[in-house]
Amino acid sequence: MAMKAAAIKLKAAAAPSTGFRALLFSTSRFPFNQPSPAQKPPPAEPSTNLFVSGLSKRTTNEGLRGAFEKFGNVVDAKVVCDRVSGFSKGFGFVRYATLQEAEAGIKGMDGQFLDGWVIFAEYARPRNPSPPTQNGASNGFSSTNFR
DNA sequence: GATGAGCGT
Repeated sequence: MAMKAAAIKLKAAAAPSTGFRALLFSTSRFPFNQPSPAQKPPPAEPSTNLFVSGLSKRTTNEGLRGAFEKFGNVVDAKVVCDRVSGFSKGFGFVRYATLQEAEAGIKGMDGQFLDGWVIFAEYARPRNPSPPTQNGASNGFSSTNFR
């Protein structure tokens, strides 16, 4: 009947008078500080191996090495590329001869430009050793032990 | 591949 319509009208008429609503929101604090202890810690322990991200997809191993060689003796420099497409994944690794050089490399190259991109250099995490045929056999057997 | 966070065939 007409009562329904009246109720709706009443509800619509109960518009918030300016002031109260803003007060409620102003007192509410956003969860800016997460109580979770699993915050990602600053990445890296010192190592001669460096992880370089933010690379341009045109940057190659030589470009990477050339940029980091100015701060130390680069033993190895590699841009990680997709195995099938061959395109760069946009990050790579640089290995220095000493930790001092690695430190100098980070301080010298982190936040710098390379091929038009800002790159980030940090210590690389230890990697899973899974290169096959490291000692001839990775399954415990070897041809010298097998008859 | 269109400027995109990440830890390596």
